Amino acid sequence: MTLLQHSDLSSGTNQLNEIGTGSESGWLRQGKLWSNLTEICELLRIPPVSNYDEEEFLFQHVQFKTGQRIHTIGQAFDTLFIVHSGFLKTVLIDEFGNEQVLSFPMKGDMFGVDGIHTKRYMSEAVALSNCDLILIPFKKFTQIGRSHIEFEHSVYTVMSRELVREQAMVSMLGALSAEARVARFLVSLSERFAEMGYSSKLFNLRMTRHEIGSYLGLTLETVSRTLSAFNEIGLISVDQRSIGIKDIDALRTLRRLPPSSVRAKAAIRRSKLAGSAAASA
Amino acid sequence: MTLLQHSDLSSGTNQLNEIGTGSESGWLRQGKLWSNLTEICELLRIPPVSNYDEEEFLFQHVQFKTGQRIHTIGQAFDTLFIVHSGFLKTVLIDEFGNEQVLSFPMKGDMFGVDGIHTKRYMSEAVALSNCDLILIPFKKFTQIGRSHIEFEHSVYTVMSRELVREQAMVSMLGALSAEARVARFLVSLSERFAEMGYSSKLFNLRMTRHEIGSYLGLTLETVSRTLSAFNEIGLISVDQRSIGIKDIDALRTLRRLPPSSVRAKAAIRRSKLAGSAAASA
DNA sequence: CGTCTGCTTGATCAGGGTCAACTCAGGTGG
DNA sequence: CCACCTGAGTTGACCCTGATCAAGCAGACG
Repeated sequence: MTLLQHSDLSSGTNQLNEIGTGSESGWLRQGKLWSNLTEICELLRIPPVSNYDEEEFLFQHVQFKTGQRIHTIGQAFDTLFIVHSGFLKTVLIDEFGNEQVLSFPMKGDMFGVDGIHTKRYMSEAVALSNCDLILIPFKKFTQIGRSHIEFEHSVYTVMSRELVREQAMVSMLGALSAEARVARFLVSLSERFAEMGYSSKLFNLRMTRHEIGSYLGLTLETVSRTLSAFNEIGLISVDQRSIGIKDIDALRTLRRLPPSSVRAKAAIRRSKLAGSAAASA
Repeated sequence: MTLLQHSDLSSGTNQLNEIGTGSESGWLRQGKLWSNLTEICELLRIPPVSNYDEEEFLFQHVQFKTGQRIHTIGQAFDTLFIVHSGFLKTVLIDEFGNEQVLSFPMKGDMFGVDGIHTKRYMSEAVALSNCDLILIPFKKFTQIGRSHIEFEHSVYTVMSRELVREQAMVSMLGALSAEARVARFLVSLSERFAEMGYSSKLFNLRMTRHEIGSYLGLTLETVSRTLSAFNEIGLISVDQRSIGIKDIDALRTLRRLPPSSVRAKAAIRRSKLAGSAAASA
């Protein structure tokens, strides 16, 4: 509760001291250092695993403070992470040291999955607030899947879910205007806060304009200007990191200003193709 | 070898007639209708599965002709697809009927993975040439993983690989200039052709400028102009769908025209962060 | 032979990037 | 307590990249 050093305690996260491992003393439960499989499933929003040994699968928690790195690019991969509380970002670093934000993991999100392929993390994860993370050794993860088929399926589901999210991201970056991107970003944040039990109408951004811009493929100035514009129109209220959602429906339906002709052509093309496909089938 | 009908036989695909299933007669091998697990692993570039029953895991091939849809958005999911030969595109359709190209699957690529999450395909796959696809019932896929641990790991690897690919895509769309995107697209095509045993120096595009543009978040005019520009500079030669790679290294290193200051600042910021992280660790 | 689709090229324009100045909040140190 | 510093955010002026609109061409096909 007391802020010890350089504090950036924006989140309501419990502030524990650092625990390298805690492994030297078996498994103790001071505070909340371990989670069982049921809690994991709940967090990940997947069906719970039935009849398993309570004590068999326990997963360690680790705390990170604002600004700390969870893993870096190239680091050997062996564990996945689930966010129990707090906010993070995952970033790619290009050859010039430029950051590209890929996601903003928060409660219930899993990250580190990109490490499976090459046995090395392909991205870097950084805490945007004090965080409580659950460590999932990848070996144990798959091992559970082997003995509990429902869980195995869930693992695939979680990975597929992540893939779909990225697809939506690509689609957004490829097709939407700056205003539409920012609008969608706010809507998705609002929805995620609602899922986590927070207010969907009033919340604090945990990331800078620069990070939002990087995530959305925009500059920080454009993000700032767009937020200001939304504010003036009355869609939201903005005061630094604090965002108030005034008209979520308007944000949700806000899109690129109609490039009319493209639509019509695409629609025609599609109906024709559908016809020919049906004919040849 | 003879061109029968409306030929778009740009690929070296064997031209078979349509087979609804062929299942009525057990498993026959006229031409090449079934693949065993070893062939699957080889295609997917994953380690082969040892000692399994040859006849136990056989996977059906299906042929599609240019323009045919393999699956559509919302269709019930139950099988994954592996490309044995031919070229395809996967697309998202927005609320106005606009297409957003997500990928161009070719030999050795798997698609349909986005269906796992919701039990419905989230994208649409269309054949850009005559194709020979291998059907992998998802149930059987996971079942193999259960009895052959190496294979299970490979499944995760393939999904993770796909995720990393999408991340790279997001990064590209978010940060690179039009020329850089087109250049990288050509490089990656060249490399994939090389992997498939074709020439990396001279190949035919299987997709339209419009599709390339959609994939790269550009208009077809910009794609066309950029290719012309590369042609004039002597990086490539272009004649409609035919592309000759002249200077792959130049294409590979081509990037956004230096926004100088950003780099420097980012570099400084990074080195500072690294320092403070080391101090607090 | 006419049509259609894909491709190229030109002219124009605007969305958003770039550069710059200024404000504000929080932390630091005298 | 105040001066100072730093990093985040806002806003304005300007300009460039790439989208839009338009015209023309070539190959495929009925």
